Amino acid sequence: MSKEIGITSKKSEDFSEWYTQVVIKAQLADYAPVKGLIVLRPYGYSIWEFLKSSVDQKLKATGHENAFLPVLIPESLLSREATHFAGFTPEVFWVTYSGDSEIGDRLALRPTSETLAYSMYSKWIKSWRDLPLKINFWNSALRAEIKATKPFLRTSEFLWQEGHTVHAEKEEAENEVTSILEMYRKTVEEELAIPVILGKKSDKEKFVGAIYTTTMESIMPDGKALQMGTSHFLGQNFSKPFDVKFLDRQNVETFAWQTSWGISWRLIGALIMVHGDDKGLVLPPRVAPIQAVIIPIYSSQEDKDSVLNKASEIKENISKGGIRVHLDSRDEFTPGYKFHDWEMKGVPLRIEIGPKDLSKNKVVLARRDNMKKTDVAFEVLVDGTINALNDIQSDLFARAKTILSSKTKDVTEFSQFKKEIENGMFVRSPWCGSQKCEETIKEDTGADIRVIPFDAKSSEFPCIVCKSPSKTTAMFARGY
RNA sequence: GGGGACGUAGGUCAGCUUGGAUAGACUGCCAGCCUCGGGCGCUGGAUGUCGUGGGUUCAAGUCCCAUCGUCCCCA
Repeated sequence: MSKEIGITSKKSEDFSEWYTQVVIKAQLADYAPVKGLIVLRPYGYSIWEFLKSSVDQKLKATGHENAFLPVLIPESLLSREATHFAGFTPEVFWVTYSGDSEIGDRLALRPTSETLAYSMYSKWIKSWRDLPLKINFWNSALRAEIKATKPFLRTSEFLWQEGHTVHAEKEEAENEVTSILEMYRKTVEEELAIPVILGKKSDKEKFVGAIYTTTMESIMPDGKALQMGTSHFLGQNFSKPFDVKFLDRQNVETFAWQTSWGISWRLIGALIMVHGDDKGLVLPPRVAPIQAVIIPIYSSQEDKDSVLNKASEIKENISKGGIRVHLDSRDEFTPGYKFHDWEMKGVPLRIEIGPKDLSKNKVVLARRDNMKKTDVAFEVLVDGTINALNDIQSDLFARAKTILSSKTKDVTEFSQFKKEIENGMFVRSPWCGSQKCEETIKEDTGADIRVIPFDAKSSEFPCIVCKSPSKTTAMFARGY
């Protein structure tokens, strides 16, 4: 028995080490030769593709188009909006040479594309008839992470989509911000089975250059909050410096209203953390590259022939039922080895078929999430598989929801607040709205405001820090 | 921002304290067997710029200096 090839750390004991092992050993990604960069392997990329296609379909259905922007942005352009530039400059990679000659206006490897996109938009938009303009970019962004890198969660380059829209009316732009966030929520909850909390960021935490930022947040099992996607209302903060303006119906030159929004492969990190266990990855069926794996069991040559025959037949049937199924016919591994292997990779369903099953016209169906095994007759196998996958998807979501609510605490006393943050809780507390109190909390506890939920009500209790009347309730946690 | 650890086979690491001849283990990999229902067993095989550069020494994986890189923890 060789444990080395499996996950050797426990999720509950050494979370960080456990996480890294799952990423590497389930073959989602590998470390690149440059610090802070990872290589996405086919299995990991495949998960990204499911996520991508789900978002992509929804974007296209709502009138968004895809396009592509170059990776290099001249400094003169990046610095045009001062707040934005100041916020990003510490983590920008600069290209300063082309060949042997130094570049005068040095080039940034895009940390985000607002500036580049809007300099183009200003050329493309002339009339109210050109609006709304709704373009999405699937690309990568680069932000230098010097310390504390972690696959998918903190890397110096990451895959994402960034949407940039332009509207004639303020209200229309704000509706866009909201409906994109709602689309994100739907995707994350329905596909990844991760429950999220929607709301606004505080002014301190909002996107640099935005009027406000809406966000979806969740808390991870190690007690750190993860920002899972953001949708920003930019107002006219960018349209003015970038000259994104149009002639309206009254022939008046008007600055446009803008939004930008994005999700990244961070969501894969969340997926691993939320659903994974000591055996490795646990994938929700909707994003699992392989939804069911068939493991044939045999010893003698006759058994092998008959089992593999039936297994192929089953594979075909299930596949026709719209399920992504794989038959593991590798001869060099024992069934036990394969069980562990596919469990580590998080395949939601395993179908075992051996001589004993053949004689009874059934298979053994084993669920990855709860390890339960059931016998299923050949005739009902397709439906049985589909039902099991649906059950797994909803059970995973239900369990994650329970965990989220058990990690959410309402607190009105600062001493209690500190304790709960220390325990890795998502703490909901009254807040006066001042940045000073926010900073005090950050200094004293390491926590910041993750989200001010949309449904937050002003509390009867005073601000958790300064004891002056509270304006709202906010959710605090230490973050990734 | 502060701290800690590490770099030796594809992977995980031992060897370094106290320098010594051909650098090891497990795992993985390759070939062949095996009645393969939870990492089964057996036989044989291939695999190393000991991170890099310099120094000390008769002799350096081991000691010294420099350098590059990686991982982890804490605010």
